[in-house]
Amino acid sequence: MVLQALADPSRRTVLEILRDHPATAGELADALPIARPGVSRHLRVLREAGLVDVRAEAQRRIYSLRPEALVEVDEWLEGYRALWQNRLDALHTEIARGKIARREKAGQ
Amino acid sequence: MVLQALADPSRRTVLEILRDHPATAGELADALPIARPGVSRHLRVLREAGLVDVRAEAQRRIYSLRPEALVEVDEWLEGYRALWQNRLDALHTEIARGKIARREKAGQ
DNA sequence: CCCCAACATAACCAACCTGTTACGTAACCG
DNA sequence: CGGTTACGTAACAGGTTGGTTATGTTGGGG
Repeated sequence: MVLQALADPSRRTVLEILRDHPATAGELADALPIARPGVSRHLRVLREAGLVDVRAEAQRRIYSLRPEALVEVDEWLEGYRALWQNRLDALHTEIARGKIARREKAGQ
Repeated sequence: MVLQALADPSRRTVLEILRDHPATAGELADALPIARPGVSRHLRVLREAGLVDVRAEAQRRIYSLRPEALVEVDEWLEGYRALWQNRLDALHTEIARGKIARREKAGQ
């Protein structure tokens, strides 16, 4: 569900704003190139994914980031992290060892 | 684009299989509850996102994971990792404090 | 050779976004 | 109070998605 929520750029923008400070729905809407009701629904998706919190303050709704929800993504990534790190290590080794030789060969 | 590709469960299953070993399109299709052409298109999405590689071997297409593409996700997460770690630290502190209190209580 | 196996692409369809405008509602403000 | 502000939800339009069946295409094996 979280990865699904993160797939949309508008929603990622919202998270980026909330990373710096909580904001009202109106402030978030002003920061996005879409109309208010669209933002409202994005906020609902984020809320249902556990990525944001809402708190009512008079007629304002103050949204704030709930970064713990991202742990799920981090844990998913964990199962792959070793792999790309190995690959990058291998690449670096490869570069260090053969870059010049291969370049000369390829350049013929 | 990568996050978009990761949003679909079938595609995540494909990645999970490829994490262990490369596989042909047919093997991947057998592992999924959907028909072959659907898998073909998922594979295309994954390829376009840079998440998998294909290599032709006779009439087989051998797909393999390209974990470097996940670095992008990791880097995106990086901007949030500190936040949830702080939150978790606070939680742990809280727990540790509560534990002590409870221990003292129990010890009375 | 011919045919089958392994795959991709095409064409199609239902379902689901993502945006819109229109409307409803709760709380403050004059 | 009555209006306005700050939202949310409803209803709707379109494009995209995720699945399907049908139709190539390419390479190998009998």
